[in-house]
Amino acid sequence: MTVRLRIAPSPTGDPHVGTAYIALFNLAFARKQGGKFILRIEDTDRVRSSPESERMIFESLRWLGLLWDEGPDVGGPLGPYRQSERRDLYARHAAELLASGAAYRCFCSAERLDTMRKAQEAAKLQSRYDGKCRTLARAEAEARVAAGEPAVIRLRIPEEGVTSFVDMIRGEIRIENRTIDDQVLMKTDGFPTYHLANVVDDHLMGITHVVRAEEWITSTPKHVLLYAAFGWKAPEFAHMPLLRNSDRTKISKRKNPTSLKWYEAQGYLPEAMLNFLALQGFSVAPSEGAKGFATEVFPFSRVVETIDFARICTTGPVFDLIKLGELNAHYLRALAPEELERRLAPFVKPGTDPAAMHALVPLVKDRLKRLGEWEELTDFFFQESLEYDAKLLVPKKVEPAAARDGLGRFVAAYRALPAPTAEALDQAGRALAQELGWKVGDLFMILRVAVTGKTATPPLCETMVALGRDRVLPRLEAALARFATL
RNA sequence: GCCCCCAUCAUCUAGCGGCCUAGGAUGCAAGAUUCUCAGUCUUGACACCGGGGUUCAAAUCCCCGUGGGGGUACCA
Repeated sequence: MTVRLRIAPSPTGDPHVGTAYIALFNLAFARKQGGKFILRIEDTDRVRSSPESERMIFESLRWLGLLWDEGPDVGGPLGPYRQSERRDLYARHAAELLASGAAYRCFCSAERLDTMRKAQEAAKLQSRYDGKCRTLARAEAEARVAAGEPAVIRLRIPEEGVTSFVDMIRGEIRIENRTIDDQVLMKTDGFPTYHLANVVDDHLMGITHVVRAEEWITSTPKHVLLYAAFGWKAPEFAHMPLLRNSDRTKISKRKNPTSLKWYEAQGYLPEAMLNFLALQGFSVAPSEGAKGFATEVFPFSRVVETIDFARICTTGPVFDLIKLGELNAHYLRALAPEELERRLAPFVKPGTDPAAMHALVPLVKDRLKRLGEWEELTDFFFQESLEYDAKLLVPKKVEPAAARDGLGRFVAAYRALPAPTAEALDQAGRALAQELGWKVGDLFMILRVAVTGKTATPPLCETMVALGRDRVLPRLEAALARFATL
């Protein structure tokens, strides 16, 4: 039997980093086993679901290269793959449960349930449906429904006993039936809840392994009971640890960026993102001879080769933006310059001269943590006039007049250079520094500030070459003029 | 409150009874290289939550605490 796994995001809000995290492991396992990976949209929440959100999920998963074999947009033999288009299926299956007595209609109002819960809480009891409608005669219930009274359908959980399942990551998990609520399966709006839709779809779509987040552990017994009520074989389960904020609470957008769109916009590379996500809760043995950071750098294919749920960690990993940033920088540095130019394209101002980019890329490559940093790293190159504090033109222990003189003499030397290559500039600079009795760094810092307006830049001489004499000279002259203000 | 899950450096992790005076990575600190920044290289500090068992032997197994997290919806 070929394995079938799925990612089943809810199209509410921005595409979530947790969706990518779970999708990653589902896909990896499906690929390892030579099975299928399915994308199913769980849009049963009519209030919060939106087509816009669904579209962004597609985009973000594609951006990461987490491609699905079957899904709402690509089709497949067991569709439709959007729950809102499968309503008749849920209705039919709910009716089946009603007929067998595994489920029952409940007419309790939201207000009553609310009071009930408050009372339970006050009495320090567990919060759980009290079963008022559990014993309603079926004929009476049907009559009330026929009369137009709104009702939900609830799953009838056994009063006694224990429901257990084996989690591939954690082992056996047992929960006493009396602590499980009579879950609502069908809402009054005629839509199923997650629990019903999820079980019906997973079964109908032939899902063999359910790999989802840890937050679902508590409701898994309900699902197990549902499979049993239908007479279906339950899939294997694996509950991945929850991604955490730095305070160890479940990752949330208030405390940590969660939108995949944000990561894309910041200029994190999809491959770095995937690598980082794979490191959250999982580890891969370093490849032969790997040293340093390389021991943790690996492509998705390595995850496919080595994925094993027994080796997934049980502790929730803190989503560490610093480590992600370092990993991203590592991937950025490893990119061929031409490739980096391609990746940079969306982050460069429209109309940017390709030749300028070509000249600049090698200079900033090792200094980029995110593609989005391109702008601030290279803005000096594209600016007409530089803004900086003129004091920066004067090194410590050097008099302003002396600094000005040094700069002036460099300008003369620069003008006289037949071919201002990086080497020639370097030599000229060093020769001048020696003449002046200065540290090379002092002279170079004056020039650096004059040419870029910054104190931290790519190597000076290369930068001047990239800029060209026609643009460097005016900047040096402008700097000279600024000494008047000191 | 009730139910469930979890617990190794700041962070991600290796470890699945002896190979552990606990290994790696990121960050941090120091040094080297160096025109600044970055990169690269070297070095350093930093952890088995606590208490009981089991065993010749426990980071590893069991129990109890404690701590953290999740769930507790006609959200998913």
